[in-house]
Amino acid sequence: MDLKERLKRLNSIPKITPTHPSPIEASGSEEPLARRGEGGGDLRERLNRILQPEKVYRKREILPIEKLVEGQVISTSEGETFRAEESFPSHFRYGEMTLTEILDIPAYPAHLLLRDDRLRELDFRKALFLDTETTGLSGGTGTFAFMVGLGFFQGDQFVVHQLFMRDYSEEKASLSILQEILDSYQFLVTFNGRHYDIPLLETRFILSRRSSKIREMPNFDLLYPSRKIWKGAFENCRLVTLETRLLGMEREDDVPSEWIPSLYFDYVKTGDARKIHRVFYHNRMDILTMVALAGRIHLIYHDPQAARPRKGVEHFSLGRLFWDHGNREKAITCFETALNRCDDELAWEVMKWLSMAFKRTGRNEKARSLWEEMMEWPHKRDGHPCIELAKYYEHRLKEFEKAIAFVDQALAMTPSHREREIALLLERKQRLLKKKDGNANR
DNA sequence: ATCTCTTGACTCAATGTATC
DNA sequence: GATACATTGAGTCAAGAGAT
Repeated sequence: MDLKERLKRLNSIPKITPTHPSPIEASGSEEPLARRGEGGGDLRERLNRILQPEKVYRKREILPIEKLVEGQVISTSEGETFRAEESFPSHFRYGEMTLTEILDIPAYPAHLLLRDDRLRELDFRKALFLDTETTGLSGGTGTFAFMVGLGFFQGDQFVVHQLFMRDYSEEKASLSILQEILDSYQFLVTFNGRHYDIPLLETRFILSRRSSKIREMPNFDLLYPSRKIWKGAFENCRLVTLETRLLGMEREDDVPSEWIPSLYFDYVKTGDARKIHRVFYHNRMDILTMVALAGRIHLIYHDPQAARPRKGVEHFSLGRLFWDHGNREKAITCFETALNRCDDELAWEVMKWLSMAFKRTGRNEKARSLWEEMMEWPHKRDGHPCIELAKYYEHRLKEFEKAIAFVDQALAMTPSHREREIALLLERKQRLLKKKDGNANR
């Protein structure tokens, strides 16, 4: 029997309107399979079930993205893509500051925080806040950025555009729009974008044979300054942690980021946007948090008192940052505040930094009194104050015997495995003994 | 899970500073 | 000016941390 003949015979079987539920309905059915005709042998019904694509059954239940998310389908020479749009007025408050307040904070040396001189002129009005949602973390050529969230100040509003690929085929159109937007901004603001979003997008641009300036743009990546300031203040420095613990914000209907790839795969398969629309919310929140965080970093660096850091560790980190940037007086103020607000564990480190800051700014008596205070601690952590006092007595007061006593104390508290430290202490002691003898012989 | 840079600890060399 | 010591910077390595 040839194929034509077989088709003819199949078509001659009278058509029966399917009485069984759709695959979706069936999945929730309590009815045993056998009674639903699974083993019944009705060929037409079985063929219907096999041949009809799932989407035909589901069609009436599909809610496209255009119906769930405010935005529009954009036509480009590369095809269509979807763009969600939302605007926030200047008085919109996110965290402690309004958007206008964030814009009004005087410029601070972002180039020092990121070690990129091009950020000297950073201006949030010329910056594009960028965050992508992707089909995975691996970042290889198989990973798509199916959503690119872009935030920018426009007039007295903050606008968020989200380029969304309704299908993989819409990537070219999305990238062409992205390329245009990138061309009209001078700076990029991201969170870990330097090692994630930017390389990923660059790969996508290359694969679609497009040139892009994304890699060359000065990037104010908030992760690094955040770590510098808040490392140790919270359990980690993830964006969501900073959002909750630092900015005091709570998300209402968020999706965990690890769900995002599978939500997108489901969306592409079914075309139903009911679950994926929460990813728009997730991405929008990430962008707004970046703005608030950028403002916070801006403020805390420009005016620590106004930013009111709550924890000692924040003041301590800030102090080290100021010290590194050569702002010694601000650093000392931060260390002093940190000392009043931290536990014993941190206080030891703060006292080390503060005493050294006193020493290097010529406030030797203040330094000495701190080292002496450290010597009174019941659980000394290291020989730092002993060694510093030994130097002080040797070079400032020329009291070699006292200096030797401090070296001995340092030796007593240095664990035996720290051989180099011990060797240095012994060398110091030898030198002091010589000096002492020289003095005695004079 | 994957990737890759930053950070901190450590060492060594160069430079700066104080003292005789 | 010579010397000794302190400080700073550069280089190396391993571990940690963030993105979906």
